[in-house]
Formats: sequence, structure tokens, C-alpha cells
Amino acid sequence: MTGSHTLAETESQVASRLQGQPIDFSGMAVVSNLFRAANAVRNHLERTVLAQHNLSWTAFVVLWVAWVWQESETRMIAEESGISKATLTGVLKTLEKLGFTTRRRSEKDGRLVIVGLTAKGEALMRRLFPEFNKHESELAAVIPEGRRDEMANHLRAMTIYALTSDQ
Amino acid sequence: MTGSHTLAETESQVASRLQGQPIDFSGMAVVSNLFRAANAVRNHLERTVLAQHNLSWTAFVVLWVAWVWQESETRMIAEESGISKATLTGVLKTLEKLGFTTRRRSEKDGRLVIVGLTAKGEALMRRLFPEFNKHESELAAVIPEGRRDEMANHLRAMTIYALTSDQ
DNA sequence: GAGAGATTGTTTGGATACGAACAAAATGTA
DNA sequence: TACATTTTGTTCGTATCCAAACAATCTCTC
Repeated sequence: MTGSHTLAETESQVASRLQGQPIDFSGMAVVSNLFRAANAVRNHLERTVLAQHNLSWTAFVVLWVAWVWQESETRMIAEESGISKATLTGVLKTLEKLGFTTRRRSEKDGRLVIVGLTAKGEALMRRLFPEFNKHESELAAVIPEGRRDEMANHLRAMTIYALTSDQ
Repeated sequence: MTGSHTLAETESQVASRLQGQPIDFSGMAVVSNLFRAANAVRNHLERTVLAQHNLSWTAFVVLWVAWVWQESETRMIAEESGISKATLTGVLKTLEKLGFTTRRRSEKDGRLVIVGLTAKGEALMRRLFPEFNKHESELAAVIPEGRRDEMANHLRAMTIYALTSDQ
């Protein structure tokens, strides 16, 4: 969406397909740029930081959550990572094969699975996260310093709205 | 990330894993909330608007680009949609099976493939896009009206930075 | 304590998603 | 005109990603 075309060109094209119908172009720009940004940032970080460790974006996020919160239940990891539990099963299989995570049944509740990091996983994250954060910092630097927290808050507000207005 | 935990809790956990190393928490919050928002918004719109037409997010975006710009070359659609050409081949196969798009070789350049919408595809988009935009509008409404265009511009700036700092 | 109901992680099936290798076509160069 | 180079869309292999169905386990109620 709106890749190489200007905003005005795109709006003009859309308007010509829908004579008379009112369109919220600001809302459209927010949502479409949200996705272009997320896509571009994910691909950028995957190529520059993650690929050399055989990590996908999602695999890194899952590893990050397990690293930060330690010995976590899968349902919590799935929620924190923003992925479904079905997806998590597959990602954990990958991370286990790479030797970064471990899985064990909970003794207290036989339904739960507890995820932990191996020594290799711990060592990786101690090196990788600071490097990853440096790239995050560079990306966020395109936003004026006084606006970054506000930006994060607005994104958070959109997330909450999307999650709570589903039914 | 940072699903149910507070920001302060998360920062405290991260700091405890990396004694001494400086971390840019504002940059971290921007990037992580960017992804939570994009994920949540995509899933929300897929469930509420797109699923009833058997459209995934990506399929809708591709259809939207072909609808707005009409008779487009696939390389242009891929770029505008923010996906690889390999992915586009698969998505177009799906859209063609659903009867929304057509494909034909360019007469001028035998390498190119031109994508167009069927009458069914046109009719769908004339109805579907205004409905989709209404949801976009509701999502963007969580941002103060005077900040929406600024937000879109900041997201656009991040996209450009990510795309141009790859090598 | 027995059985209905709820919760959890996995499997299944289908659709993305990418890079790399590829074949076809166009372009540049000698 | 040959022929190397570039461009384009597809195929291949692998990894996500989700909803729905499922089996195992726990909880609640009587």
C-alpha cells in the first residue's frame, strides 16, 4: 500500500472508485503505514541481526519472553508474544532443535508445559539483545525524542482497542 | 511482547539480566508496541471483516492494490503490498481460485504478468472497502485527531529508514 | 467420588512468507 | 548478429501462522 505512489495520488484513485462515499483517509493512512512499518522493520531486523543466528522474528520474540520472565508457562509466552498457542508449539519445536530452549511438564498441573532457556540460549540472549536493542534505538531515532513515548502509548491504545472489540 | 505485564515490570526484568549495559527502553517500547499493534489490528480485521469473504489480510491488501491502480504489473503489486514476489505468486493463485482476479501476459513485454479484477472482484471491493475503512477509522480514533497524520508520518519515516538501511 | 464442564498443549489442514534456484524474455555490447 | 547480462515470475524447500478438532488433565458440583 502506498509504496512508491504519493498519498495524494492514492487518495485520488480511491475517491474515483467510490464516488460520493465518504472515506477516512487519515485512518486509512494510520493503518496502512502501521503495516508497512511493521513489515519493513521485521524484515530489516531479521536480515541484519537475526538471520545469522537462524532466528525468525517470532522465534526471537518467544526466546526474549522466556529469557526475561524465565521458567514460563507456554500460555503466558503465547499471550506475551502475541501469537496463538498453535503457532507457539511449532516455534518451540524450532527453538528446541536449535538448542536454545527446554520444555518440561509442570508437576503441579499436568496440563501445563514450562519453558526454560539452555545455557546456550542464555549466552545468546545476553549478547544478542543489546545488539538488537541498538537497532531498535536507531529505528526509533527517526521519531523526535519528545514523541517516542507518546507514539508507543498510541500504539498500545490501538492494540488494546483491537483486542477488546473483537466480538 | 509486554502483554499483561506493566512497562515498569518488564524494564526491571530486562535490567536485571544485563547489569550495567545501557538499554534504550523508549526505542524498545516503540518497536515492540509497533508489532503488538500490527498483530492485534490484523487479527481483529481478519476476524471481523475479512474472514466472511475468505480473505486473509495479505490477500485483501493485494486485492486492494489491484483495485485501486487497475491492470497492474505483479512487480508493482508486490512492492506496494510489501510482500515478496514469491509470496505474491501464491496469493494470486488463491485470489484467482476465489474468482476475484485475472492474470494475463503483457503483449509489450513477455516477462510481465498483468493482474486485473473480475466483475465479482470489483463488486466485492466496492462494498468491502468502505466497510473496512469504517473499522480503520474506529481504530485510528483512539489517537487524538490532531495527532493522526503525525503518527502516520512517523510510521512512514520508520518504514523508509528500515528499507534503506538494509545493506 | 463420579461425571459434567473448563482449561491446556498438540495435531491437522490450509494459507502465507521468504530466499534461492530456475526458465523465459528483454537489453546491452561487441 | 551473437551472446553475456539483466529483469521478471514461478518453483522449490522450509518455516511460520491460524482456526478447529482433539486428547489429557484439572475443577466444580452434586
